[in-house]
Formats: sequence, C-alpha cells, structure tokens
Amino acid sequence: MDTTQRTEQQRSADRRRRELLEAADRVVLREGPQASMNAIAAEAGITKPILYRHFGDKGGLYAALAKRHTDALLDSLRAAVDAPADRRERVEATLDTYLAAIEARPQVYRFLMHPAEGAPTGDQGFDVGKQWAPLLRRMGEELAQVIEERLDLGPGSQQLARVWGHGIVGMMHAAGDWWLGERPCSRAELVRSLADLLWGRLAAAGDKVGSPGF
Amino acid sequence: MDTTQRTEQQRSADRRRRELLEAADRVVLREGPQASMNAIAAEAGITKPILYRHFGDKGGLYAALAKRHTDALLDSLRAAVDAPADRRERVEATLDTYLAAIEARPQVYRFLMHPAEGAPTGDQGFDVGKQWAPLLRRMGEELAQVIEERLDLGPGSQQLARVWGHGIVGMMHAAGDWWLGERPCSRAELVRSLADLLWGRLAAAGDKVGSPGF
DNA sequence: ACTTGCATGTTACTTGCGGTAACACGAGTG
DNA sequence: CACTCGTGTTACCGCAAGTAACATGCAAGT
Repeated sequence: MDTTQRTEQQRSADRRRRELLEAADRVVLREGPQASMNAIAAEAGITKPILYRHFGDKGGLYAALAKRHTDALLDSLRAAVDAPADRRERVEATLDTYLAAIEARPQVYRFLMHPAEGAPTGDQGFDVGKQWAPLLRRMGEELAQVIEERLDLGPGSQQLARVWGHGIVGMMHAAGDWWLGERPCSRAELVRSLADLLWGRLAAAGDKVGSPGF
Repeated sequence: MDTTQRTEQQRSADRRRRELLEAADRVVLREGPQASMNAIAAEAGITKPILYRHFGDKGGLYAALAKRHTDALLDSLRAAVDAPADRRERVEATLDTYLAAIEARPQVYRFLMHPAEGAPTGDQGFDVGKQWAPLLRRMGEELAQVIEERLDLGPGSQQLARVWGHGIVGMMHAAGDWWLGERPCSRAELVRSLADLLWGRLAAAGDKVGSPGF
C-alpha cells in the first residue's frame, strides 16, 4: 500500500521530469542551445525555481536532455553497426544513419555538440577536454568496443581500436558538420566518399603530375 | 608630413590593438574561453569600453584572437604537409605537428575550438554550422586543397578532396581531443595508429572468430 | 478533526556579464 | 582661443543564472 503510494509519488515526479524535459526539448529545438531557463520554464507552463529543483542547474538540465538524445542516436547507430552484412556495408549504413539523424534535426544535433557552457561564475579548473562533448566521446568509445570485439588487429588491439573509434567518429562528425552547412553533395555521395577514405583510397591514389620534386 | 602623422596614429592604434590582444591572450590562457571582458580589460590596465571601441563586441575580440593562433598553427601545418618526403611521412609529420601544438597549449587549443558564443540577445536565426569552428573549417579547406593539388583522384576529385579534407581534420581533432584528456599512449603511437587507419588497415583487418553469423 | 511533513508552486531578489551613453582630459590646428 | 579628435573614465541598462522566502494542496500520524 504505502509502496504503491511511494511509487505513485515517484512516478508523478518522474512524469513531471519528463514533461519538463519535453518542454525544454521543444524550446531548444526552436531557439537553439542558448535557450534561457525562463523560456523553458514558460514553455512548460511553470517558473524557474522548479526547473532548478529538478535539475540543479542549467548544466544538469542540458545533461539530462543530452542523455535522452544521445541514447536514442546511439541505439540507431548500434542497430546499423550490428546489421547482418559485410563490413563495408555496415560502415556505410552507420555513417548514413548518423548523417540522416543530423540532417533531420540540425538544432538537436548542434545542441548535443557543444555543452560548452562553462560554469558562468567561479570554476577556474577547466580541465581541457574533460566535459567537452559527451556524445562524441560516447560514440567513440562504443565504436572502439565494436571494433575491438569484431576485428583481429594483433597486439595492442585495444588501444588501436580506441584510437580508431574516436578518430572515425571525429571524421564522421566533422565531415557531417561541414556537409550540413554547405550541402555540396548528396548524403549517399558523402557516405561513399568517407567509406572510400576509410578503405585506404588516400594511400592508394597516384600522385598528380608536377608533384614536388625530391 | 601629415602622412607621417597619419601613419604614426595608425601605428599607435595598431600597437594598442596588439597589446590588447596579448593581454586577452594571457587572460584566456589563464581562465579559459569564458574569460570576461572585464577581466581582459583589467589585465590590459584599462576598462571595458576601450575593448569595445577596438573590437566591436566580444565576438570580434575572439575572432581577432582566434585568427592569430589559427594563422600560426596553419603555417606550421603547411610546413609539415609540404615537407620533401613520401606521402606517409608527410601525413605523419602533419598529424604530429597538430598534436604537438595542442599538447603544448591546451587552453589555447580549447579556446580555438568553441567560439560557440551565439549572440546573447536577439538572434534567432541560428544557421547550424555556419560560424562553428573557424579553425577546423579552415584546416579542412586547406587540406582539401593540398589533396586536390597533389593527388590524382579521377572524376569528382574536387568534391572528394573536400570531403576527405574535412574528414581527416575531424579525425585528427577528435582523436587529439580524446588523447589529450586521457593520455592513453604516446604521441608517436597515436600518430602511427591514425596513419594506419588512413592507410586502410581497417578494411584490411581480418574478422575475429565468433563474428556474427549471417 | 487537527497538525505535521513534503512536494509543488509562486514572487521577488541578488549577482554578474555584455554592451552603451555620457562625460572628461590632452594634444595638435584654424 | 575655440575646435575637434582620440583615449580614457564612471555610471548605467538589459538580461540571464541562480536563490530565498513565502504560499498551497495532499497524504499520514495522533
């Protein structure tokens, strides 16, 4: 009985929290990452202090929001990586999944990429790269794990896999960011070009005539 | 005569500007990218409005500051890319140059990466990826140019080169960021691993036993 | 029934930063 | 001597993060 009641309270709190997150989501989607706490509270039909009671500070809210989207995106990516197909196809599917996601919701994507914020007052510590972009870090780690599980890389494989994981994710991210801004080609072409890069076409390409002497 | 006086005045203004930039540099180096205009002005021994007269707004100051460092780093990178050596060595030298730079001055590097800012008031437009990270964009474009000049990539080479330029830069950046935070290996090992990735070892590696059926 | 406790909600405030207006001094020029 | 122009100041506005103090509704304890 009291259990049900307790869970009832907790459920209510959780539901509130989800509603707040969804409101925040809408505002961020509309106004971008610099959305103010006031705006988010207004969207949720309440006032600021409640947000602070639920999430501590702006960073907390953003972290919670980021976690939702990050989890969702990572699920999609896992599905693509785990698809039953050969390696090249899986790589292309993964790239395409990521690019489709950022194409569909640029605002969300942009929000996920720079929880820069930095505590506005106090906070001198700084610690480069520590809290930078959780999404990129998580993607890198997950990809590293997949690589290490699936590929036979000989000695030092774990470290190599991690470097590659973060490197590939960074490649995907930077290329996607640039592509989203300039739209120089179709998504399929971009995917193909990146996969070609990963497949060693850079090393295999011939020099152009008039390459530097020596 | 008046010419000398004019140039004298301009020189004086330019010197002031450089002094202000150096002061800003020290503050950013010490406090990170969220350094306040007040702090910078204090470091320079003056007050805020002068900064605004010289740089317009915070974005202007940051842009000027970023340009200095970006130009310097790009010069180093160009030297590495243009070294008289075979392709693999040049690629490794370029990676190493970049990584050495971010290793030497993490604060500066971190500052260069997120001029996120976003106009604090007004400004709904948003335009994803437009003003994101000038340094990454510039590096990507420059590398694309080098690739397109040097390599024979067949039809569509220009677009391919640009994708690769931004992709490689992103790979370097993300791997460097992660490496700087965790220091899981030496710089040389990181360089070697990344070059291996670019050389197609991902595609060449064998499957591990117990890979998913189908 | 009355009080206690707790979550939820409010208004009103403080602090700090980006940015600006208005004023003040010093030097060269008719 | 008046004029203006560059350099500097103080004092202010607006806005957003974050907090304190107060109000209310609802379950439980006696």
